[in-house]
Amino acid sequence: MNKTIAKGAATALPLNTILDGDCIERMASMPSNSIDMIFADPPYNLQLKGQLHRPDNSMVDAVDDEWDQFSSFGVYDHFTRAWLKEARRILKPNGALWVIGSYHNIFRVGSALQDEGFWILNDVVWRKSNPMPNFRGKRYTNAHETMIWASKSEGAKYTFNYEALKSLNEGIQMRSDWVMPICTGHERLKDANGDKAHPTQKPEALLHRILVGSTNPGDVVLDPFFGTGTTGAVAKMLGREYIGIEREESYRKVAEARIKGVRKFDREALQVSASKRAEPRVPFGQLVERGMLRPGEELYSMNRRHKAKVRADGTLIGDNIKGSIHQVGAHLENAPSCNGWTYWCFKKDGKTVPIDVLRQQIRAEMQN
Amino acid sequence: MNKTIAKGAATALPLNTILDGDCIERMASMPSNSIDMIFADPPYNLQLKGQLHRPDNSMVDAVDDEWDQFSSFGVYDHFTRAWLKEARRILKPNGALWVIGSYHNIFRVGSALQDEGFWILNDVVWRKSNPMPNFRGKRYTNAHETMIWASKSEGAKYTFNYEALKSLNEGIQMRSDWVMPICTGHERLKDANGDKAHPTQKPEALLHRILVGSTNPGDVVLDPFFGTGTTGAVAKMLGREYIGIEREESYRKVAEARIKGVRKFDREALQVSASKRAEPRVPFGQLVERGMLRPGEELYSMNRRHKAKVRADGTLIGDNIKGSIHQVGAHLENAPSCNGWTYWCFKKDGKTVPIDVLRQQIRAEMQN
DNA sequence: CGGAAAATTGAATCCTTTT
DNA sequence: GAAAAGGATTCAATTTTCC
Repeated sequence: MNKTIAKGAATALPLNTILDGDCIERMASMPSNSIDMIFADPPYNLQLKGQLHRPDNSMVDAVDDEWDQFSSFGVYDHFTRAWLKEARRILKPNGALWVIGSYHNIFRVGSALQDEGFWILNDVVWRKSNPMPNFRGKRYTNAHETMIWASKSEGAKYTFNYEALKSLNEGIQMRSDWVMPICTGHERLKDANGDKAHPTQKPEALLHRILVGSTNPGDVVLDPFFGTGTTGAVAKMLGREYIGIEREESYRKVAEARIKGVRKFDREALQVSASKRAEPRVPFGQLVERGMLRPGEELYSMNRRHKAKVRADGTLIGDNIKGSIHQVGAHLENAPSCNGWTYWCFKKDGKTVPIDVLRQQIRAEMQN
Repeated sequence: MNKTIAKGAATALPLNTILDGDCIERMASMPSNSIDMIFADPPYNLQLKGQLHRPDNSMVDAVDDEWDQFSSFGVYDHFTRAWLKEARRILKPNGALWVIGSYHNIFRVGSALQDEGFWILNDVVWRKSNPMPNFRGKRYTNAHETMIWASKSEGAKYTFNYEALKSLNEGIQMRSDWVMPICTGHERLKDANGDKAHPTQKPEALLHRILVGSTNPGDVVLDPFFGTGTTGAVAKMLGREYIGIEREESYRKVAEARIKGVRKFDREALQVSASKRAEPRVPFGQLVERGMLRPGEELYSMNRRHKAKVRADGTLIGDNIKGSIHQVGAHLENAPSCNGWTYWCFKKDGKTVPIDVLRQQIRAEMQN
């Protein structure tokens, strides 16, 4: 019954559309536990005083739009808590939130989301390879922005495509600092006058990494501060469903046209390196049942220091110890745990071969 | 009159000593408006639960000290506001605060200091060149910590040695992200048993840059969480006065001995030799994230005999083979290894161009 | 003694399924 | 829901051991 309701609610979501209006109100009308991931790029509360000039006296086109003005931290905090509360409600239990901000607002946002019950998984730094210099030489070049990645609550599961991210980084575990250029050139959207269509357009590369790492194809991604639709554009490319909320009509129009021109990558390209954890479980006993290993046959530890005999029920027996391949390995190594599949080897034609090779054989057969 | 009082108060400060006890109480007994700079490395409130083992089954020596235990965010916030309030009071009107933290606590600290009236000047990211990996592959490598630099109030003056920092950075304006290794080797202080004397000793290079940038010789630097005295040691080298507060006797003793052995640099020694940086490694995945190559796009081998398709995670898929650009190249050529960068080409305007051209483009951007 | 290989270690909110 | 069992997982740098 629950399932039916949830499903009905989920199919009622306005997938792949850009909603008009205030994001708090719009989210309030969405069903609970229905969104896989939320990417939010809220107003930064920049509080820029006066105008900023470059050394050559040209003027810097700063973010001074009406939507970025908050009269005090209190007002900003109130707004922040309100949208975070709705965001958390509509997120699936195993969903996740990404927020981006600068030092002007990120500490408010981070505190607020912790207070609302989100559980921070990482903070990630976007290190800009081409930031705007500090023209007056009064501070450090503001060369980064901060993102927070959080699950709905402590202990919740979350999507993390570890292997895919590792592949993106040439085989090395992805770190919490990402080097990427700011959005310029052809990617930067212009309005009819040739001015930039949005003051803080985010690079698609940033969203690419976030979506590949934290969602799967078919997942629903919501962006409550849609702007000119970078989230939607990248979601479409990557075969994810998007929902945008944006109150400025001009931004919505630009986003609409932009996403229309985006093509989804073909299915094969969307396949991503899978984790071993996703592979089907093979009981060691199957190797014995199939005759790949025979009862009484001896296995040798990787380090050649120990051996044990295979028994008909798929357990091992060694010196003073009986049990699974993992238990016996852990006991012999005096370790808290042991992966028996990679620990034990058998002899074949005089060579020593890890038993994991046999597991892979079985898995390959299962594919067919 | 004011000036005389302030001066009198300043000379009464316990310069170049390490004070015993709780930092809030100790600061409470110091005169207002008397300190030039405060560097604070407060407890991070890590909230670690169980134990963590490396893949080789060795155990990670966690920070589980009593001083890092707080029963809730509320308790931590209360503590944070209390020390920040005293810190701000004793700071000179043109003084500044530096705080370091991780995602566990930095958002609490940042919000609190804004609420207390501090004015954030920058957040600065310490990017660790050799962080501890994420052993279970469940999150991003925690490869950075965050520092906040703040003046006593909005509009206050503050010390910023722009040119000195620019020199430290090979003539380029210093950015808000600093790459430095963690504190290991000879610099890492050991106790009588040969174990680390403090679980979270900070590298001297970090304090060096902070003190060169934010203080002048003769300035008074206070560290309310002194630990084993990195702040004091570097302050002494650089000809600044320090005051440390530390409640653990064992840390105080180590710090005392350490600082005793430090010699003040003579002027020439303060010149820092610049090191040339190696060519940065560019993961192939970045070309995909940045849209320079699109998932599904075909690459062609130099010899035109093979082709393969790009996937969204930066791997290639060819006939019966998936993997990195190097792995697929090596497999197709039946070679032990292959430099994918020079092996693969893509089509542009009908011409075949090596993908290495794209890598060079990225490197050029990074130089800026 | 020199060089190579092995061991050690770092502010970490670090698992999932079956019984 | 608790307890037991299966089994997946690491990068850079320094220090120690081995040959």
